[in-house]
Amino acid sequence: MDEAEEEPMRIGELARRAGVSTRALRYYEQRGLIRSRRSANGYREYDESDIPIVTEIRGLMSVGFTLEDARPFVDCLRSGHPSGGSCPDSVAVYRRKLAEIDDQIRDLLARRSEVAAQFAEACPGCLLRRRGES
Amino acid sequence: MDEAEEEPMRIGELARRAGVSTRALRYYEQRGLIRSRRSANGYREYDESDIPIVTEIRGLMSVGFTLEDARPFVDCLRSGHPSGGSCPDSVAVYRRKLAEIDDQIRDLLARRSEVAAQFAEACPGCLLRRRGES
DNA sequence: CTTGACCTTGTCACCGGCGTCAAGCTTTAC
DNA sequence: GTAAAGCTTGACGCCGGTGACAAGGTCAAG
Repeated sequence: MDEAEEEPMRIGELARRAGVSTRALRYYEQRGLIRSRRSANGYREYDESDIPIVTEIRGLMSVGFTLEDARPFVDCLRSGHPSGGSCPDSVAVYRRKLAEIDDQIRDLLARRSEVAAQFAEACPGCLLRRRGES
Repeated sequence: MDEAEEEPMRIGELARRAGVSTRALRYYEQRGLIRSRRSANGYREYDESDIPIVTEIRGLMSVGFTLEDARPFVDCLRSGHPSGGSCPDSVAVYRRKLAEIDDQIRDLLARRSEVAAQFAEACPGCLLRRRGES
């Protein structure tokens, strides 16, 4: 075996490697999503396994999940699963999020037609011949 | 003519009649959307014409407009138009809002499919047979 | 020793539309 | 007289996820 596993990763390196700010990492820790040991001088220390966790969080956030939504996924990863989304709690969140999104889409569609209706009423003719012209 | 137009409406009555809180009315005033005279004791005074203005604001907010969005409509009403939405600036806001909503819907649809894709990848089979059961 | 990069905690700011409490005035009703 | 209801301004809180700044400790290189 090569002996290359001793230098502990600190927050800056984790941030760089995971593509987030150090501020974000401290915030995630404060929210209980990630953990860290502390070295003698008080610096946070991480290991390689924290990278996929942070990556999972960001992947979820990029599609609109909140940090709370991400929590079960993190737990799932930490419990040894290769994928954060394969545990029951994560699946439940997926379903809930899909339902939420569907609700929001329905909301927007409803609002869209309300706005269009208000518009048409307030200004008859304004809404007509928009794209097609002629 | 009957002599019933002397008692000035104060904030509580306007709030009741327009169906909003007094807090909201003060906030709208602070944002410059509504105005008020002051009586000798410092109380705000309104007249009947303020009711449709507040109503317009609420109607717009109920379909997702911000207070800033509502401003041109208020100006339009105050300039004598029976409808707040018939002035050019209001029409522009209508169009912008419709475009915004369309963007948001597109966003949500895209996110929905991303979530579904992540879900399917993380947990193959989870997404299948949902409604139909059998 | 000094510089500079990196780390620490703590705090304010943001955005929108208020709710809510505080402390104090006026006016009305009893 | 006093209590209640209504009014005033001012200020904090909320929600989410940071960015940005302050004031300091740590450590390696020169």
